[in-house]
Amino acid sequence: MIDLQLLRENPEIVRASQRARGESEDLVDEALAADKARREAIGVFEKLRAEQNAFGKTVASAPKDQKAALVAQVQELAASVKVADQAAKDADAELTRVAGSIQNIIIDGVPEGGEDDYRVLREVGTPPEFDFEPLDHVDLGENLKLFDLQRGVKVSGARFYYLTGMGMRLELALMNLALDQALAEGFTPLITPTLVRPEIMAGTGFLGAHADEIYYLPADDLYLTGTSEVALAGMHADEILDISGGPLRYAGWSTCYRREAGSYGKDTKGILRVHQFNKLEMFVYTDPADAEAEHERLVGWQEQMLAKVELPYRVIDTAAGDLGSSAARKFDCEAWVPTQGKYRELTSTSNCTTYQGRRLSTRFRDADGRPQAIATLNGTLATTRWIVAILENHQQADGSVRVPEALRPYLGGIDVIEAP
RNA sequence: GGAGACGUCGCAUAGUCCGGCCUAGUGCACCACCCUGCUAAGGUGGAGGCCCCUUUUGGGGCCCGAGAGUUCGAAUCUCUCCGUCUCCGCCA
Repeated sequence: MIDLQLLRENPEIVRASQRARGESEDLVDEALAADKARREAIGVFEKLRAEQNAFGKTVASAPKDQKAALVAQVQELAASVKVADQAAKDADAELTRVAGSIQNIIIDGVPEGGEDDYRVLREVGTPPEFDFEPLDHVDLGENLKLFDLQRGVKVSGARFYYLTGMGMRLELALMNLALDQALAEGFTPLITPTLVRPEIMAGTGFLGAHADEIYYLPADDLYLTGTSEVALAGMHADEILDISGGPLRYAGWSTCYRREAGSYGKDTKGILRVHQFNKLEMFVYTDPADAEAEHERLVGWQEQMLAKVELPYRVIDTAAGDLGSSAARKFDCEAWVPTQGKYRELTSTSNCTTYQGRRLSTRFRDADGRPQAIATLNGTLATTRWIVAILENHQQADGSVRVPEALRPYLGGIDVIEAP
């Protein structure tokens, strides 16, 4: 939910944001009208209610024999209160619907446009040059018995897989490397629920345009989360947090489930795009004034991880049209994938400013002690997908894969992955 | 899965049977001030959240788990949902 005060006072800022995203500007005028209508409806209701309350006291203190007459007199008032109450509720629901469909206000400097209009902030490292024909991650993984794709399909269908042997250990090693880094930075580690209630899923902004991306269990009215961000954001719903001692930083580990609807034919091979994977996610609650600085810190931690696994990558500032509805700005770190000859997303970090805080009613007390919507940010620290880039970039002529030094302690000191 | 109990202003509780002096009382904790020669006791006052009107001051509405209903009027009665607890059963 955007800030309604901003909408009233500076609607042109909201319009500009919608325009940059390629979203409807008319929504802004609809929201303004709905806001006005709501306030008028509330005024009418409250005036009537005040009358009724006053009358109620008269009835209560009146002599018994006069009560019947008084009651008869106020019937009509009671009826109009009821009507006004309903009108106010309807107007409020309409405002929530319209204003709720306006996406977060983008931050100045975010490139306008769609998926291909990102800005490259920096490229780090050099793509490897091979004096042999490099294999793709599917061949490498199957040769080295790191995953079993056929049986994944047999048991669960397309885009499912077994991680086997060193593949399974590589994933745990990545997660633990990431976790140890997060712990060193003071994050609180968490394992989060992966099934959540509808209001939590809606509060995080995932039930909008991309609702068909989400697994839903009708028998229990629960959603399977595509990222621990959902449970981490919902964790403090309806709370006023004490961040006087600094931001609350969580590192949440969970399995993630995504339907990948509409991606038929895209990345069908291997484990690049799958229905189920693991992820260690950073999630921060902070003062909105500190959100942009925190966002830079999150990218910094992601880049540290990429450096530890020795991958060449670039950082992009995602264009407005490619942002989720909650994000005001998003940086992606994309690692080089040799056999594709391009960079592919390994991490993503979003600054959601106060958008989720307002939707989920998560607040903090400002310097004056008044509750204000808190800012939230999230960012990937490690996922299953990293295995793809690690295998391809560190493969050797004999078909083995060199293990980056930082990962070796998590793999019992092994420095090369070879066929078992 | 079966049976039952419960959900009140930070915490703990009263109020719910018999709807209206409940604009929810009390204790503890909290804040300010007073008194007090002192990490104590006592006194006075204050204090939450959401929203509407208002330049300030201030005025008003809503919040007793959530929602709906009955009623002139609901913390109190009815229904649905959510949650917690106890006992029984079943199960890794």
